[in-house]
Amino acid sequence: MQAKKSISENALRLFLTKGFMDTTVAEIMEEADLGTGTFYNYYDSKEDVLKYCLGEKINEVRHFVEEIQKSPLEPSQKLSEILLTAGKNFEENSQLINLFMQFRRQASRTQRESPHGPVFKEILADIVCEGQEKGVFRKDIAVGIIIEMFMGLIQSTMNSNLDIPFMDNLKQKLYLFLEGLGVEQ
Amino acid sequence: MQAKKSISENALRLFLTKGFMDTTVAEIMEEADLGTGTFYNYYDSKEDVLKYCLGEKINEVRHFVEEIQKSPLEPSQKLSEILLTAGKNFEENSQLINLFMQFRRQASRTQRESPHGPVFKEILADIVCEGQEKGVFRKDIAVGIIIEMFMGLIQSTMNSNLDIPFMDNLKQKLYLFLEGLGVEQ
Amino acid sequence: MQAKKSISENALRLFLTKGFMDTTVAEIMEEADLGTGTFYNYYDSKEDVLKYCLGEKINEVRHFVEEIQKSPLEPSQKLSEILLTAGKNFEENSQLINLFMQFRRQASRTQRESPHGPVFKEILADIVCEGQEKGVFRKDIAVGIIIEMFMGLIQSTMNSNLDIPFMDNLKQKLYLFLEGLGVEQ
Amino acid sequence: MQAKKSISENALRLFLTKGFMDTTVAEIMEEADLGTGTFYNYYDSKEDVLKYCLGEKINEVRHFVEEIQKSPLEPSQKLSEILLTAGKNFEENSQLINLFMQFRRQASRTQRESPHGPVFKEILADIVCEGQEKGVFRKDIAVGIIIEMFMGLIQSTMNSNLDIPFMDNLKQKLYLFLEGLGVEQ
DNA sequence: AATGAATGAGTCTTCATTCAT
DNA sequence: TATGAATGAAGACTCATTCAT
Repeated sequence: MQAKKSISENALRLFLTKGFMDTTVAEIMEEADLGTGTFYNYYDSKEDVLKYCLGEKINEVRHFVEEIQKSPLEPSQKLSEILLTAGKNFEENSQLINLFMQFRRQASRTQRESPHGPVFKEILADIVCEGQEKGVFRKDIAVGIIIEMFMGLIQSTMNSNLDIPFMDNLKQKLYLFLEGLGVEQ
Repeated sequence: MQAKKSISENALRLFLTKGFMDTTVAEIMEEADLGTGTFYNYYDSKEDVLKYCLGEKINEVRHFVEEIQKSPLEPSQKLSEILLTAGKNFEENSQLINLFMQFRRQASRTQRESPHGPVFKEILADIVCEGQEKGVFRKDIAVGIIIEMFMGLIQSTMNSNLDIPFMDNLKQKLYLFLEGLGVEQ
Repeated sequence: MQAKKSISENALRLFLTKGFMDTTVAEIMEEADLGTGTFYNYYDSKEDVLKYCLGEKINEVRHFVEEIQKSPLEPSQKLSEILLTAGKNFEENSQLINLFMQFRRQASRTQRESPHGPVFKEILADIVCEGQEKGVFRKDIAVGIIIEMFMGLIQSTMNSNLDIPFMDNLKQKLYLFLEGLGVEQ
Repeated sequence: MQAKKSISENALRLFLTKGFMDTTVAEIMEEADLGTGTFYNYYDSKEDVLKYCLGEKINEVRHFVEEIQKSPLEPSQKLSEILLTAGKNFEENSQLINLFMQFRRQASRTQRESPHGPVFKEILADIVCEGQEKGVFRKDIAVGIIIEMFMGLIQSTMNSNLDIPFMDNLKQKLYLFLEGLGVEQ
């Protein structure tokens, strides 16, 4: 449906710009050029549309990551590719992860399941395992740890105050990370 | 003043437990065993007390980091010491950084100064520079990048879903980080 | 029309179950397996369908009462028959009178005519008059009073909290009522 | 508190005039010459104030009934006194019982306790039992039934459409009722 | 005739902040 | 200085009703 899409897009844009709490349903619908009540024909609540938006974004990313995983690249190249592409996307809407974390924290007080996280991490785990089996990644660090650190790279870059361009910043961190991850020759 | 302290402490505790938006001034003063109106004798607004709390915490940490810096430890040992001690503190109130990030995002839309960050980072920068000058840290990565990555370690550990104990998780990441940071022999 | 009937039936059922205010037009049409908008092809408003439903029910009852009136029973037997049969019906959908009263109160603020009441009461009045003329009912009580009291029997039984079965409860009240109504020998 | 009283009084008046659902909190506070938000300093919700009002009224009535019970009157005189006095009060705010019934019905869908009813009925039960023991009331009808019928008298009178004055109406019903209730000599 | 998406007025409720005492 | 009652602006959500298809 056209309306549902328009609502979620405008909602996400406002959430990223002004934060979830500071965005009102009326505002979203104003932007979407629709009556306020129409919102509730498509979503159950303000939180519902947030969940939906994040789910959509997650799916996009997951799809991309799955493509990379299937490719014949080396594990470290896969990680680079994922990080840098993810970075390129996140540069565009760099508040997305913040929004996501904010939501996760919120949700963690009520529900006990983060609906998308696991699947996404499993793919990364595959890549890391592959690297360890091939003997190019060190085996003395738990896979989960490596993935968390990997994902932390984007986040810390997003929150950066430095004057270094986003992608340069990210590349340097990736380099440092892969250096540490690599098996000593 | 005794009251001011009690207010900020109770406020911080509630902010960490329930989030900033979900904590009401009345609730804070209830916990502090004071009348609601008394709040405004000590702070200008709800946001004001948040700023104050975070400033206090930052000062604690900064003081500790300065002590480390003055010590005769090796740079990498200094970083380890800082990270693990910081980690120990953050383990206790692990939402603090989240709260801080949340505030920074909020603030970044209104004010353009992050009042405490720089000072803290300068000390870390000193340590990293010291390491680079002594030839134990690699010089091909910008100091700012290294610091950001370093600080990202705590954050990613805080958000961890793994069953690994917090401090073990943090130690492994630190190890990986220092491996990458170290100069190849 | 099939649709009109289905709408009114489902509406009445929901009104009785959930109350008038707590039943939505959408809900009614959902139950009737019809589109929401279709409602307004058959009724002018939510209140309109209520008026219609109650009218239908009243007609059913009136028809039955007229049959009784024509029968060769004694006046007190007629009243018994009416009350117990009405009771049997009302046991099935015991909220109907409540709904009716609710509506009457509502309506009494806007319109000044209660469309069905009079006709129904006239028949009862005939029966009571017949009894008075035959010398079996006391004449020192106004006919209207007797009828109101008679009709109150069902209502008080409907709202009963006692563990006595509905029909037993009703019979005892009827007995007491007829005792009082009867002429002393 | 002056404010709490004023709110409940204005609320009750509006509930009786316009019905519970059709009265808004803003309207109540408008009448009470207070800010809308002030309502929630004294009551938890709109339903809360209704419950409170009804409780107050019930207490008034109960107190009066207890006084009658302690008096040296004959049982049938007690019943007369109660009914006629109650009637006089109810004539003033004759929608009160309707409001009460409405509330009871609403409540009965959520909670299973009617907080005031039982106590009130117990006193009536005492009077009826006293009458039965003294041999002036018939014993072949259950006490609960008698009470329900007794209480139905007011209700049916309240809903009366007749041109007979309220108190006259009530008196005649009471007379008829006591006739039926009396033991045949 | 049937539809169901769109609407927006209307409600309850929350809460930061003020101010008279 | 301490208080807490009063406030009113603001926001999420509901739903009877309309109307273009």
